[in-house]
Amino acid sequence: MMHKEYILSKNQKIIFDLIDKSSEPMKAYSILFNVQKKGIKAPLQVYRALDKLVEIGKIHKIESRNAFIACHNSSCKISKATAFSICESCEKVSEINNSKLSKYLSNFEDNSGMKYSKYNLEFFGLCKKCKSK
Amino acid sequence: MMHKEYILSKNQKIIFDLIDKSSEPMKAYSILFNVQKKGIKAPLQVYRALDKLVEIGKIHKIESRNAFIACHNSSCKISKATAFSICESCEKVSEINNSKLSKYLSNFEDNSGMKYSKYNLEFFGLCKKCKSK
DNA sequence: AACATTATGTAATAATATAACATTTACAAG
DNA sequence: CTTGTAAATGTTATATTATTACATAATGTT
Repeated sequence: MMHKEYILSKNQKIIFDLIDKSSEPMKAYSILFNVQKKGIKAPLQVYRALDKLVEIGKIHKIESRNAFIACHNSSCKISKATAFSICESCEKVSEINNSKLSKYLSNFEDNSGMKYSKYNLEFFGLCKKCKSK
Repeated sequence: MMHKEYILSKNQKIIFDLIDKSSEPMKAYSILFNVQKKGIKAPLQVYRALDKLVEIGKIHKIESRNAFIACHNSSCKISKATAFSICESCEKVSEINNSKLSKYLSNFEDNSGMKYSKYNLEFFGLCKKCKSK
């Protein structure tokens, strides 16, 4: 095993568990509301935990939605290559786990002279359910 | 010519011109500050113009930065397929205009049953200048 | 002229995120 | 085991980003 399991602190664990159980992306202040009974009272406590969880790849931020989802992709311990599908009707978000895509993007080079170390891709459309309505 | 040129309204033009002249992505409140002498006094006036300009593809929003840049890609009259490179050191942002990449992503399909009509991709790394520092 | 659509003006407020500072906990090095 | 250091926490205040609600004006169409 290459990565030793990072041990979450108290707040990190509370917040990760909440996001992990959620069926949809969670927003920071909705998280805050949900963990107030557990003693997390201030936005900053939430944001600090979120920052750390993103950093270690346990969660991802959906940039276009300012929301967070748990990572269920065992191969992305570090979140340097992320891709998501987003339904513009029901707002369902899923992480895309496609090795061809991630290979293609991780190896992408253009003539700008930049070295890319990270990417984030968001696809938008209609999910199966919403399409058939 | 497929698209008739959309005629910008007064506020839209003021705000587009400002973004278009800027060498870096501009944030909404920085735009607001810069156009106050031209009579645009309220955030909402800025956001409305930004929304419209995004919708018609004259500008793009850099989601990870909450900032806006003018589109210099003649082939993306409508902003349904966008890709950017972002330097994490100097924050320089460029639109990537690579037909292979856009073809690859526009044709991307997975087994989720979703039909993707739009995507946004952000690459992160170090630009030429910052790399050599 | 009448109607619909788009754009504008203005005030208030909601939602998202960070700064600054004090304290506590975890844990490795001597 | 105690000293030093990094990471995490607690708390208050504030900064930044974005929208709601409502009134008016400009533009385009029939």
